[in-house]
Amino acid sequence: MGVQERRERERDQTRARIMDAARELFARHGYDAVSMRKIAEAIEYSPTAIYVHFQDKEALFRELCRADFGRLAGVFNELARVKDPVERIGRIGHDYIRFALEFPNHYRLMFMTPLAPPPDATAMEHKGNPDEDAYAILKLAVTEAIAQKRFRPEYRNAELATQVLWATAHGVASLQITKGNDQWVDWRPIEDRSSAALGAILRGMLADPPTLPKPHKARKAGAK
Amino acid sequence: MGVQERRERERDQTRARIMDAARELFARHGYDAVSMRKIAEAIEYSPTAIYVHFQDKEALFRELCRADFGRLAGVFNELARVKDPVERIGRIGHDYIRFALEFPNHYRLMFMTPLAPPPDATAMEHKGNPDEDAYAILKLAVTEAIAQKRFRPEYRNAELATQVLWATAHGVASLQITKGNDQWVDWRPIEDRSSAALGAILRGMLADPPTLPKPHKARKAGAK
DNA sequence: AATTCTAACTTAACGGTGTTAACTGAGCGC
DNA sequence: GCGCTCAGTTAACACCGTTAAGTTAGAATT
Repeated sequence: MGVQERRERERDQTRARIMDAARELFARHGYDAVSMRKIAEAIEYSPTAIYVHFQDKEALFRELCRADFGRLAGVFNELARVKDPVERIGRIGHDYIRFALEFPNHYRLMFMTPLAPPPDATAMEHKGNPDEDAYAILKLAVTEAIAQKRFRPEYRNAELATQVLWATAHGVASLQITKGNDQWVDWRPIEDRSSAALGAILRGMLADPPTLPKPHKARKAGAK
Repeated sequence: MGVQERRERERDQTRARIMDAARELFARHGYDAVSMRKIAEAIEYSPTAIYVHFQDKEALFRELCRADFGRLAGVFNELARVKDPVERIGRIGHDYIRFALEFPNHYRLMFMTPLAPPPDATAMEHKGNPDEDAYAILKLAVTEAIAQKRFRPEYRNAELATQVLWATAHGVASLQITKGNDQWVDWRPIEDRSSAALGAILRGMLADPPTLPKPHKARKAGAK
């Protein structure tokens, strides 16, 4: 019986080696620039060996995404200690954008690459579990804020409010990733754009926004 | 002398035929799914004929984008008659998102596809011309609003405010395009997300926002 | 009118891609 | 020892973007 388990372990190991190599290559060069042959070369297998473990290139990529979503959720979970839900929302937004800019190719794979109507039921079972589902974490904070009547009446649908906040952060992050080096626009520093966008969207949704410019956490003298 | 002109005219015609076919195919199937061979087939030329007129696939694509940016600017220019700059900003946002969802593949090419440090000087000379530069149109409205002191003090940098507004609209549009069919999220209707996001971001930036939920203009007999 | 020249376009090919079908070969159960 | 299972291989297919070398219609030159 131990034999079967050992075989399974070996299989999982190979699978993990493929995923590690693929993750590294995808994150460095982007989806299209990485070929199955190059992934195979990195682990010194033949290209077709990958097909023993993954149905095709897209399935491999999708598997990586699933794992990375968990990582993002991990970042967010460190913010659970922030008691005030509104402040937590702001922090989540900043960390989200930071994650996107720190791993732009990861981010591109996760949120800027269209994957056909993906969902096999197996992936779905993790939905809503805050340990793995970053969306659920944000939604939880929003729900708390709504419960405290911190949002204006027209933004008291938690799902809608969550999606608006997500869209705002995604807009800042993705525009920076695709157009951040474009000379056409005279870009302001990305930190300014993040703070301004998150500050404005929150202020716009809050029932009684602070009258002073948001006490932004860089409390040290002048921001650059 | 007339001969040379006729030749040039013929050349331009062929060039236009290539662009028309490519635009149609790209818009329908996306960049990667369309091959030079298929474009050539559509106009009944050999694949290499395209290389007589365009340096490579990316140059062809970039040329199409340039033209489509002008189209977007055209949509925005129809809003010039809206006198109140704040209202105009809101309308621009809605039309921007509508444009994105009506031509999602166009939009993807224009704003969601990274093109290396593109800019030959020739493209740059059109920058800032409101007839062709959609960004400049939005920035103009923002500048007017700032001049009227309609924005809170911390949002009176026109460039920054423009970029925040753009990011918000882009976030709603691009998230819908890439994730709109994703079952993981229980999406609210896209119209609701658009209105809520644009309403909130504007409210958050305005010096004295209206106290009632924004009197949203449901335009004539709904878009689908 | 015959020749040369130009330039739009074609044919053939190169090296790459994702993916499949058929094969190999080691290690297990019998 | 025999056969089976199955991870991994080799070879091939049809496609891709792109280039080098032709072809050829028709204007320009003689």
